[in-house]
Amino acid sequence: MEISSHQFHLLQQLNEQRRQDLFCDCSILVEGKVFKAHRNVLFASSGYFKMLLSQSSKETSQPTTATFQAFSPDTFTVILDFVYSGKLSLTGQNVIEVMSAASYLQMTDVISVCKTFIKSSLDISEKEKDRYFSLSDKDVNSNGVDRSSLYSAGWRAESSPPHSHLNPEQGTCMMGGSVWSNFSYYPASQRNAHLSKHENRQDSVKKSRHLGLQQPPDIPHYKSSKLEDRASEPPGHSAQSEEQVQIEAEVESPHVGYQYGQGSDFFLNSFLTDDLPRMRFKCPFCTHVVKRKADLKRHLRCHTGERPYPCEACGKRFSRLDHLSSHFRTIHQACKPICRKCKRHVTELTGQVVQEGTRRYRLCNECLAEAGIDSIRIDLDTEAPLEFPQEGDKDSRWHYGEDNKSDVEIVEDGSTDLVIQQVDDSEDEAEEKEVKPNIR
DNA sequence: CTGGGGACGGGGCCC
DNA sequence: TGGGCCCCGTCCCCA
Repeated sequence: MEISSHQFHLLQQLNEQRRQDLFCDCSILVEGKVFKAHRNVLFASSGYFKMLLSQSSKETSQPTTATFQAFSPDTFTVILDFVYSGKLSLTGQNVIEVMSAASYLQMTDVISVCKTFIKSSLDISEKEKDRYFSLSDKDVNSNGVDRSSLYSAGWRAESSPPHSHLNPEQGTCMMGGSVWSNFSYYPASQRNAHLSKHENRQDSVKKSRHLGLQQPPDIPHYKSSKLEDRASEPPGHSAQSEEQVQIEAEVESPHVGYQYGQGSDFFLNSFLTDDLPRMRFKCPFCTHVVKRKADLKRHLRCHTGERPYPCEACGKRFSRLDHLSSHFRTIHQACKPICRKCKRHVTELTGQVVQEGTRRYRLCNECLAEAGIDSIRIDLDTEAPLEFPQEGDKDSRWHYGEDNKSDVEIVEDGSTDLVIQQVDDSEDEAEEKEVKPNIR
C-alpha cells in the first residue's frame, strides 16, 4: 500500500531541516551569500551536484562547499526552493536567469519548465494582443497584486507533467490557457537585468533619442554563465527606471484603459503600437521592437539560449540557420578563395583545399610546399565535399557527398592530420565573383 | 597591445 | 507571412 502524501511530507521535513540548518552538510556560496543544504538532496536534484558530490565524497567526509559566480543568490534561491519543494517560482524577470542556472546545474526539468513558461508567455502575449482590442480594462485586470507565476513540478502534480502544472493553491495562472494575468512586478532596476549588451546599447540610444531620457547608472549586476553573459546587464548599462518604463508603456501603448496593474506591462508591451506603425512586435524580455513576428521569434532565441541548429560537422550549435550555414561555409567548406597562411587569393590552379579534422581551408601551392604537407595522400574516390543540408533537410544528418548522404555522420575526431583535397573550384569560382569584401 | 577570425544579433530584401 | 539569405556592426578569443 502506498501513502501518497509520504513523499510530500518527507520533502517538507527536509525543507524544514534546511531552514533550521539541521543536518546540513553542504554549503553553497553564491556571490558571497551562503546557502545551507543537504548533500543527498542536491545530489538527487542536479547533475552538476551529482558530479561534484560524488567526487568530493570520495576525497573527504568533511562538509562540502560549492561556490558559484555564474548566477545570482536570488536565482539560486528559486532553484533551491524548487529542489526542496517542487515548486518553481518563475517570473518574466527571473526565467532567463533561472533557466541559465538550471542549465549550469544540469537540472533538465527546470529547463523545460522555463522553456514552457517562455513559450506560453509568448502565446499569451499574442492572445492578449487580440484581447487588447476587444476587452475593456475591467475585463482583464484583476487585482494588481504581486502574483508570481508559481510552477509546481513536484509529485503533487501526479497527473500532469511538471511543465504543465501550476499549483492551484497559489491561485495563479493556467499554462496554455487563455488567461495570463499574473506576472510579478519587479523594480525597473531589475527589469532589464537580462538585456543583452547589444540591445541595451541600441535601446538606450533609441530611447534617449526618442524620449530624451537618461539611463540610471545604478543597476544591480548579476554575474552570469557564459550563455547568459551576452544577455546579462552590465553595470551602468541602460536599465530603465520604473518611471521610464511607465513612460515607455504609455508612449508605445497609447491605448488608455489597458493595464494589468504595475507589472503586467512586461509581456503586454509586445503589442501593436500606433506611434510605431512599422515596428510592431516588442520583445517581452527586453525593450527590443521588431517589425515581424518571425524576427521576434528569431530575437527571442538570444534570450532563451535556444540553439536549434547544430553543425553536424563539429557539433557546435547555432541559434540561427544563416549563422550555421555561414559557419559551415567558412569552417567546413573552405569557401574563402584565400590562402589561410599568406592570405593571397588562390584558385583551383594556385591552391588546394586542406582538411584538418573537420575544418577545411585553402592553402596556396607555395604555402603547401613550405608546410611540407603536400605529400599527404588522400583517396579522392572517397573524398567528397562536405555538403550543407538543403531546404527541407533540416533534420537530416549532414553528409560527405551525394553517395553516402544518408548514413555518414561526421564526427570531430580531434585529429590534427591534414588532408589535402583536390577540389573542383568551378562552384567557388562562381561564388568568388559574388564575394563581397566583408564575406569571410 | 593589436589585428584577424569567428560568432552573433539586428535589419532588410527576396521568394 | 515566414523562411532563407545577405550585409553590417560589435564582441570575444587568440596568436
